[in-house]
Amino acid sequence: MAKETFDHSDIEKKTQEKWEALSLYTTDLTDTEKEKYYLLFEFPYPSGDLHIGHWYAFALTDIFARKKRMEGKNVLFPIGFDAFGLPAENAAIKNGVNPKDWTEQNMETMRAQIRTMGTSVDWSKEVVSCDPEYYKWTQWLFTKLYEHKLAERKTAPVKWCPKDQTVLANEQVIDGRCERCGSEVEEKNLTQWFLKITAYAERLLADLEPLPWREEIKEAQRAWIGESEGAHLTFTAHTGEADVLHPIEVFTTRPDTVFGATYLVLAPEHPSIDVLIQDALNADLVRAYQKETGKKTERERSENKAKTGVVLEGITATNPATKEEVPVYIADYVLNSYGTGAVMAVPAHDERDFEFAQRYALPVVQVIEPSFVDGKNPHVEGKEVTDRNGVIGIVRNKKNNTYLCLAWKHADWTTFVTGGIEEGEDALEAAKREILEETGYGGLEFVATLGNTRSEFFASHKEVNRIGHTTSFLFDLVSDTQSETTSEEKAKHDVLWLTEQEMHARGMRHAEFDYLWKRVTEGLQAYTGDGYLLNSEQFSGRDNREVLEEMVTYAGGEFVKNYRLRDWLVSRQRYWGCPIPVVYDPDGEPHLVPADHLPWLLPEDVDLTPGARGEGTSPLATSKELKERVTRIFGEGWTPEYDTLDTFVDSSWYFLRYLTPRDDHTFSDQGLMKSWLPVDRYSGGSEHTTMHLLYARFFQKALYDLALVPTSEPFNERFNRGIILGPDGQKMSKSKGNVVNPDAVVKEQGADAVRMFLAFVGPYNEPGSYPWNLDGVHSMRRFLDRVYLLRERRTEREATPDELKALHRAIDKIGNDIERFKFNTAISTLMIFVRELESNPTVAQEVFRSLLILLAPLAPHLAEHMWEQAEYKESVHTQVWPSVDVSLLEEETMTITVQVNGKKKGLITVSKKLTQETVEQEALGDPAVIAALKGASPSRVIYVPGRTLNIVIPG
RNA sequence: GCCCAGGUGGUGAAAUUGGUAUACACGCCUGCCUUAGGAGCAGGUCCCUUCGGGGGUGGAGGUUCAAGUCCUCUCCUGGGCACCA
Repeated sequence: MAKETFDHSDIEKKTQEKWEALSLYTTDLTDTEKEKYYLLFEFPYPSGDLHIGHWYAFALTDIFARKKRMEGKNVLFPIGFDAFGLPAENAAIKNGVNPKDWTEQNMETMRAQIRTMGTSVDWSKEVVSCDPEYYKWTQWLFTKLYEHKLAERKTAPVKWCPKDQTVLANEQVIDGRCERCGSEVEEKNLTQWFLKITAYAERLLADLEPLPWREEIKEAQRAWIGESEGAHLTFTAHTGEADVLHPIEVFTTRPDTVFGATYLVLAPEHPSIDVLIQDALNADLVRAYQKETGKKTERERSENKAKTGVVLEGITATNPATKEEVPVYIADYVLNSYGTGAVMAVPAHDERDFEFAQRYALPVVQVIEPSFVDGKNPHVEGKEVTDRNGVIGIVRNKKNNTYLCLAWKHADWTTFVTGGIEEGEDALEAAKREILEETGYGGLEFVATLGNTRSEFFASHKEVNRIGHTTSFLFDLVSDTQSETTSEEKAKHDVLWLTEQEMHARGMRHAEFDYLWKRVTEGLQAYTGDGYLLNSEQFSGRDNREVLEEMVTYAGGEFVKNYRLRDWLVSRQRYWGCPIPVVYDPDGEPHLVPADHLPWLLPEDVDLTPGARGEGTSPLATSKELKERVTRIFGEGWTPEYDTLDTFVDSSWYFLRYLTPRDDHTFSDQGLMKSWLPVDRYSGGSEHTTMHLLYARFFQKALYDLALVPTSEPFNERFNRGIILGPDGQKMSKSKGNVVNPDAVVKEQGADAVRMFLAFVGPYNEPGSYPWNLDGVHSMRRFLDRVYLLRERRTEREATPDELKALHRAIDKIGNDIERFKFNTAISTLMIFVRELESNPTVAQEVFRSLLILLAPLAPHLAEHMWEQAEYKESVHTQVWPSVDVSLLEEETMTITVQVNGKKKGLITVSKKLTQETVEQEALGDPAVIAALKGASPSRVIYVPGRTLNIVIPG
């Protein structure tokens, strides 16, 4: 027997027509009676096919839009098309179609498909970014940015995609490849248009703080902006015999280590090189190095692990702290585009500098003493503190991989050879002497200085707090000959040769053991942590974090903040984009196209075939009409700008245009922006976190400063949604053949079942990935069929207390869940509610009516259909979202978990009026509890009202 | 390497933020119905069990009367950044 069901196709058609006839979703932006709510999703690129991902993006935000509307908000829920972009152009080249026609046809298809979802988007506000009436204002905004020096033309090394034949913004390069087509990106020096997003780095960062966004989104933006605090210090270069002074500014985050700066490194592109090279004795080598590295991209340079460089012979620079002369190198491990393109190299405290110093045998001067606290003998409060210099001598026997150690007799200590430095002795001599005195070994070969360390401990035999400054050395044993040690020494300790395992087993007493051991086994390395200054004149001995300000002043520098963020390169050598509204005079100087000539139309007589133009040039260069237009308007000798704008410019302000999509006099109405901005909630994909979202924030701030928009942040809440995977759990792609066509499923199961399935897969407020599952759609359809059957039980009678309780519980949870984009749990609550209603033969009128209202955002078509069938008035979607009657949620009884020593032993259901005493009595009478107590009497009872009673018994 | 999220049944996932772990579904198992279907309905489904219970949220410790939730360490997975001085 076929189950009774509803004809979804018929219902969808009918209800969608009804909504259109009622203009249910055309928002009156001037309505000030109701509170506004601006709900935005990222406008789609018209790729031509609506895939299930579009459903996930639009149909689910629609759930929220409908509920907000029922709550009495004036909801703006617009849609548009991000219609400029490469695919149209590629399709044009491949199939010989016109990009405009291709795009328009795709939009037509998608509009029809989107309508099948039954979303409540407001089509009357539609914006299309490739439409001249839209891009007129993209151009106008560009001219405003230019007038305020936020758009500029400059020559810079830029990322070039050889396949797409265009430059890319930094953000569009992923792992050295084009984000769009995956080709290896090249580097070119081109003159291009940039928007000065870097001018807003600090504010983009600071204004992030109060935004109610998930921390991970903020963190990704912070990382992208990449602020680092440091200082500019000036090293003065001396050039050869002429002894001309040339200042070189460096950026460092560690000005505290300036005494350890033993050489200077410039990026190969650093402008000072041209000056310095005139006096360099090896100009040829330097030029050759510049040429060689110039051929490589930044990525290729970093792939080559070994650091290379060339010294500028005959040139030195004065370290502003030590006043000593240090050599100057050029090396490609220094990036010209970050900081000042020059660094002071502190090999002792920077890994990269250390590596370079090792390779070129440059001096390593330790200026930070790492500090260790002896956890077993920490400083004792109130005792005198004395400093003491000492040595540690580590002797390695390579033959059997053992190390010379002392086992102390007065305590359970094992150490390396250690001792003090005597008058007139240097540390190395002291180490050798101590080794000989304490162990009798004299046949040593010096291997390395392991550097200085500082340790804090309490010297119990002297009753003083010690700060030990220790210099450690590594030796190899070259002769087994052991001389006799004094009886005094023998009384103090035994001499042992220990393996690494043995040392670990005994536990070496040195607080700095791990630090030393790493250097014994792995070799010398840079120490990048904090500590106390060393070899730094009057600063020596002080905490490195405390000397920063004084040090910067001393070295004549200043504190600065530096950003990883680069200016936004917006020129694209592509056809299907917004023309940059600029022309060049006969001298090649750029001029804005005056406002009365906007929109500056994209020419149509272009040859898109890749061979038709020179490399690095836009297809617009093939247009005769464009050239003639420029000559006609501006005069002979004037030439057009051929590049178009990055499509991210189009999408940086589209949400402003939604307010007045057809207005020919302004990009957006000031009054409406005042009442409608910022966007209340913006839903989109996590891939836009560091691109679109950052660009749009920058645009908003720039326009805010120009008094063109009323808020400095465009979006209040931001939710990154997840993605729908193919049925195989893999990311959908044509090549894998796992792309789900929603049209067929919608036809078979209905739009409501599809959107409810998508809503059910997981929380919509976090970016997960969920596999498509047809069984899941079936199960939603089954549920909707059950809801449909409930109409037969609708009865004219008063609601029972049980019904009301079930209803209000559902209202409460569903409302809260939809509010937080947790549609999955909203649906499960609805399912539970429906099951409760099914358990009775009839459903009270009032409850049935409320059920349809709760169903409306989730299954808008069926809810509307059933609303009509029940002969209720108007539309279910214009009803008021029910409010919760909290008094109805309360139960007279409560179920309490009874625990014994925290373990659940049973549940008791008792009247809510009972006090702890009576609950306790009740619980103690429970057979399971009696058994668990085994006659013991409770030592303590914890009662969490309405939840838990925990009886604690001893033992 | 650094910085963020996460790790709960066979699967997607819940858990009112420290108080009954696995809600709601999918799948699977058993049965019913049958016009034999990619249909519907009913029941079962974390593991062990001597049927009294016992164990269980990646692993190891810890805090607490009580831990999926808090702390420490550790191992995986996903994402971001990466020669950024």
